[in-house]
Amino acid sequence: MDERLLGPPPPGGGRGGLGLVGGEPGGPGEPPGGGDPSGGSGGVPGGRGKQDIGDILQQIMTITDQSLDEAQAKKHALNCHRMKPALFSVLCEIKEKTGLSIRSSQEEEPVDPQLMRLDNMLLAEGVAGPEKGGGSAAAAAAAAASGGGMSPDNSIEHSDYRSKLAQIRHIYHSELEKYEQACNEFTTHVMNLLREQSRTRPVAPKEMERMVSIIHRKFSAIQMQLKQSTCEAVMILRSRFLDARRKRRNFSKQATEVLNEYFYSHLSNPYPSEEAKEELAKKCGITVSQVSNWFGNKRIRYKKNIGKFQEEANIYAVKTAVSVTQGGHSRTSSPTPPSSAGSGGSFSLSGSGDMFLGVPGLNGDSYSASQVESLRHSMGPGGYGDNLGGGQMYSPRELRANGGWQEAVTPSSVTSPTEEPGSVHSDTSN
DNA sequence: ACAGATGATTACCG
DNA sequence: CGGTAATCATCTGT
Repeated sequence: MDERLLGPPPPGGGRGGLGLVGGEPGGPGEPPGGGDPSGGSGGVPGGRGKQDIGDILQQIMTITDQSLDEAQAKKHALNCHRMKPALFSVLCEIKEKTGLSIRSSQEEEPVDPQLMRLDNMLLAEGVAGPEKGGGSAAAAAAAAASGGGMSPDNSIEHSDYRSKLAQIRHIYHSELEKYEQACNEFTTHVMNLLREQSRTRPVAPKEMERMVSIIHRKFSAIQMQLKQSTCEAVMILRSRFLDARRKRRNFSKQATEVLNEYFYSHLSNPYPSEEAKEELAKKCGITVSQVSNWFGNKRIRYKKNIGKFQEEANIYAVKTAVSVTQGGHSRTSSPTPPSSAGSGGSFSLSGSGDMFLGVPGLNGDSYSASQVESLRHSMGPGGYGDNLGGGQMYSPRELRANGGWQEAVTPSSVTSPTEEPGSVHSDTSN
């Protein structure tokens, strides 16, 4: 980067002077001219040639010093010449005229749209802009965007993200400052040179302006590169830290508890309404879409292997039962009882009719029948559960043999945990 | 290290 | 658009 920046100037300005002085000797690269008295038949110069070059160099050294002094003297003489002001003004006039065409051909920069994009993005990411405020605001926004979680895990993760972002910020700002400083230094250097030269040749103020703007444009091109790579770094950081899939965190125990409670207490229709989802999300400190994901996964996995979830089902059955009987109508687990649990559809499951037949002994569990009853959803006409014996604690009767939690059995009978235990309707009566 | 659990994503469907 | 099913990527317990 720096090389590109500093590349052009030296050849033009720095070396230019030397080039004029030492430039001629550059010719000697080709001795054939008149440089080599021994000339010879164009054979290899050999050792003697080298010596000549040494001599010439030595001469040049002395000549250089001399010519510099001479030039200085000549310059002084020129400046003091009585015709100088008049000639100078004429030159200035000519320059002014030719300068017009130069200026007119100079295009006006239209503010690069890409640069604007980069600037905006850096601002949005909190890399550019106000010192600390922007950074933390962006981090907070990122936190909110990535799930709105306020759990400690998230804050740890985001502090990590923030520190990395701050690192990028720091690098960006220090580089930017360096560039600005270099730009200023270079500009003043060039201005000084021009001012110096303006004593011997006409240098219009416009010309100087143009020079400055050229320099600034060169430097801003480099700044753009810096901005671009900073943007890239931020994007990489973001994708690494905020990509939920990469950095998946399990929900807190309490959160899964709440979700499971809802799921098993609405097993006949485990499709929480939008409001229910919102409430669950709030309770669990996760987003609504995370709640949706959870229920989607849960339904699928429950359906796939009911046996595996039997125990869990029983545990939550008891939990909700206890909360119902003890806490009365605390509504701990049913944010929106009527809409989701009360009516209609049942969770149906393909080929599940006999799945729970294989579920190993739940009979030994010490649940009270009444508790379970309060959680029990009404049985379909078939009444599998009864056939299996009273010991079956939490059989997935809601799931129909044909599959799916679908329209089933008894619309009105699906019990919500808030419902009174006794309120189970006798819908089993065909 | 490994297998299983789990949250997220994706394609597809009604 | 919300649901299902399959799959991915990571976490977690052993």
